[in-house]
This record gives sequence, structure tokens and C-alpha cells, in this order.
Amino acid sequence: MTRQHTDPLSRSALDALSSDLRLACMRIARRVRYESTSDVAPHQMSVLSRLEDAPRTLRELAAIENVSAPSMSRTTTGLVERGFVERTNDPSDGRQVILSLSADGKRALRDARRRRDLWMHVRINHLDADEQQTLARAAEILAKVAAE
Amino acid sequence: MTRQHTDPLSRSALDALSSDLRLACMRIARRVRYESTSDVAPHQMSVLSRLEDAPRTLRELAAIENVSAPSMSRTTTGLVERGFVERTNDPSDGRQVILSLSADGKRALRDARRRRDLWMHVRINHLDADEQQTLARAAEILAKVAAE
DNA sequence: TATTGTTATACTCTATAACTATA
DNA sequence: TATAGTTATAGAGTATAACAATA
Repeated sequence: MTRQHTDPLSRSALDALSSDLRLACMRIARRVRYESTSDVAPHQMSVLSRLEDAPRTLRELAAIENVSAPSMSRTTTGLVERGFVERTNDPSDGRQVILSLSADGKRALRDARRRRDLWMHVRINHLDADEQQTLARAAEILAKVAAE
Repeated sequence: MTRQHTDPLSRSALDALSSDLRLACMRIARRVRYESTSDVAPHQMSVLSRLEDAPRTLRELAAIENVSAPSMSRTTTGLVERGFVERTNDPSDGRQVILSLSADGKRALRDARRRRDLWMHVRINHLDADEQQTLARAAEILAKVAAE
């Protein structure tokens, strides 16, 4: 790919881009959430994905998710009852509880992601090759922006 | 700008792009929502932006927002009490109520958007010109995707 | 005494069912 | 009788305060 000189965006173009891009991302997020409904609620899904990285104690989960300990207690109780999360006692500290993802939990997580990705896949499939290439480059930049 | 031939994305590249782009949009949406907090709750903001286009009856708003009439009644009552929305009787049908955006409502909407756009603006400002140009093209495509 | 997690209680947003007023 | 909107009541999810068990 030949690299060409690109002029920086004007102040007003930057304003418009911020607004347009922000709106598009929020609309897409809303539609993905709305149209790929799951029997696992969003806050439950979020906990499952946190447990995917590593088992956690309740306090850790509450802190990561910016939620109170009682709320997280309720959320994880529900997930344990549904078999998506396993609760084991910490052998080294009797106060703590280790929460981890069960096989069913991993499956639920994978299925939910598949449904969400499908929504986007269908729409990207309808774009032409140029547009797809632009989005491929944009996806990297947006990932950087989101992680910042 | 010279237009070049671009190859279509492979099946696996499309899969990865769907997933990456979906995730990036959802993360950005979450961070914008989380970091540009407002005293107007999200469901209230949403109603304000609906009323920006045109005044609406309660049933219309409920249908547009996919919410029950009693829920919308509560939401709009709150907005009327805060002076963001005006409630007038429909002269031609005594059962109906016309809800419209007040000057304060318009201001609240504008301020909230400004805060949200600012989040994105700061981040886009840090990108180089090439990346900005790519996002400018991507924004159009994403808007199309979101509207589809 | 400090910390982990749960229970008690309350507030918000959601819903459905019952009600009032108007067509 | 049907429709627009409100009120009554209940179900999630959130929070803070009070509690039990453990360190």
C-alpha cells in the first residue's frame, strides 16, 4: 500500500468527526445490545467475561465492575444458581470466596458473543471491498481509542 | 484521491473484523456513557432527543422508545418537573397530551452532547493525520451500518 | 480491630393490571 | 366500547447500613 501525504483535519472537521463517530459507535452498541438479546442480562455477561481472564473474589469483581459488594453478591448468586459460575472457599483465607467460570458459563459467553458478532457480520458483509478495507484499518484505531 | 483496486476481505478476516469492530464500538460507547455522566439519566436523554425532532404524544414516545405507557408517563413526569419538557393538552382530542422540548431541555441536550463529544474529541486529537482521515471515512460507513 | 461476604431495607426503572376521562 | 394517560402494585437492579465469620 502506497503511503500518501495526508493533511491534518481542520478544527471544524475534527468537531464533526468526534460527534459523528461518537454517535455511530453509540448507535451500533445500542443496536447490538438490543437486537442480540440473551437470557443472560448485561451485568451478568460482564461478570462472566471478567471471570474468563481469571477466577476472582467477590470484592475484586465488585471493584472491577464498579458496583457495591452486596450488588455483586446478588449477581454472582444468580450466576451460581444458573450454573454459570462456581463458588469455592479460599483455603488460605476463610473469609474469601473464589468465583470462577464453569463450562456452562464459558458456553454462555461464547454463544452471546457469537450472536453479537453476527449482527455486525451481516452488515459488514453488505459493504464493498473498499469500505471493508477502510473499516479494517479503522477497527485498529478505534481499539486504541477505546483502550486509551 | 486516487482510487485503487482493493481485494475483498477473506472469510476469516471478515469474522475478525466483525468481532473487533463490534467490541471497539461497544467499549467506546460504554466509556462515553460512563465518563461523561450527567444529571439527566440515559432514558431521559433519549426522550429529550426524540422530542428534538418534533413534539409527541405519550403513546408515540412509548412506542418509539420501546417502553410501556406507564414507564413513559413516569419518565416524562420527571422531565416536566425538572422543566425540560412541556406538557400541553391537545385541543382536538382531550385525551391526548402533547409533550415538547423546553428551552431548558434543549440546553440540557446540547450540554450533554458537548460532554460526550469532548471525550471523543480529546482522543481523536491525539491521532496522526492519516488515522484521522481513516476515521473520517470510517465514520460515514459506520453511520450507514448503524442506520441499516 | 479490620476485612470479607451476606442480609435488611430503600430507591429507581421497568412491567402489567386496574382506573379515569374522553372519543 | 375503544383509546390516552395515570395510579397501584410488583419485580429486577442498584445502593447504604447492619450483621456474621474470619484474620
